[in-house]
Amino acid sequence: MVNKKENTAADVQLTLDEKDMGILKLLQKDAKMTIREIAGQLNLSTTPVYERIRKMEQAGVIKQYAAIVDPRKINKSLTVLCYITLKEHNKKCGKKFIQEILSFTEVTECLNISGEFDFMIKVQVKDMDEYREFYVNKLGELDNLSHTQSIFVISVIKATHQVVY
Amino acid sequence: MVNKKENTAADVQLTLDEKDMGILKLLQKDAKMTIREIAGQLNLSTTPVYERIRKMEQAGVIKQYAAIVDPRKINKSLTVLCYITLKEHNKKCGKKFIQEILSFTEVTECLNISGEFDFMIKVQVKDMDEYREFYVNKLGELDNLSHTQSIFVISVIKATHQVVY
DNA sequence: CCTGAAACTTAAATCCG
DNA sequence: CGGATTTAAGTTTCAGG
Repeated sequence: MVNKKENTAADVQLTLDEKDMGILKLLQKDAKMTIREIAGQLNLSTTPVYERIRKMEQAGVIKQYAAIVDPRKINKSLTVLCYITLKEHNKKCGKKFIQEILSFTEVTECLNISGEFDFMIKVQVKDMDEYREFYVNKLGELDNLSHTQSIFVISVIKATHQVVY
Repeated sequence: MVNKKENTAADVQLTLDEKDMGILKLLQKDAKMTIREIAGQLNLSTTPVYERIRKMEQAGVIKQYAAIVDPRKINKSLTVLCYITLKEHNKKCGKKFIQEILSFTEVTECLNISGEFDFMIKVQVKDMDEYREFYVNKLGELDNLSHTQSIFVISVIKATHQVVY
């Protein structure tokens, strides 16, 4: 018995073993590591490492390779968490809200959450002036906001992309 | 007149121009882009691109190159935002809390925030069982927690590391 | 599924104009 | 900064177990 629907590569749920996890662990910290270096650390030859990485890239386990930029070094030192509740909760309104949020470059994160609010967005800006600008002219222009609350980040204690251990 | 204190490279606040920003913009999306490709897109030769990247790496503008792993593909599909208030707000207690938080691999983010709570931590786990395990046996073991609130992420609408545009 | 080596390809790094 | 060169190195493949 086989599924009728073809799985696209990114849909396949891979079974990852210890070796795969080891590779991910290393690449998470430093994507510039060479296959040889990885192989060395895991006591493998290059072939399996090469093939496993390719497999995980194609399966979407590794979503991308990214240069991580320090916001403070590029004049985006203020982080604000903005909590949002929508007026209407039908699908249409939600979709429009999401569409707009995706287009706002200041928003680095948007989560649909449980509790008092519908969404939490993380906003990365230069300073309070820029946040006000965003809050009034971008967020404020959306027409189905019910209420919002802004929480300001005083300091970042920890921030990592590592999810594999 | 010169500063007496030597600046370490990572302390220097670089002035980034449009070309630097262009490079960052590309590397943010794809760290595997070659210097040639970047040079091509920005209508530059390889030399300035090479030197600018090196400069930004040394200045800490580019903090790291990372493989971004999809949490859902490695059985870490549940994201929880946990808000925490401490009993005592003196430096000592805060430091101990921070130290512990940094050691918890489930915590991918910890922000010191304004408002009702002192901290927000983002917890990445497999399922509710694993969250309970974390909540009871790790977070619960900390001795200066006053109160907490867990907000569950229903869906991730947007998640990006891009801060340069 | 791995090892090991070989072949290929391509990028990084340098130098001169 | 452009352009070309050189050298070095990483990736990828393949036979073999």
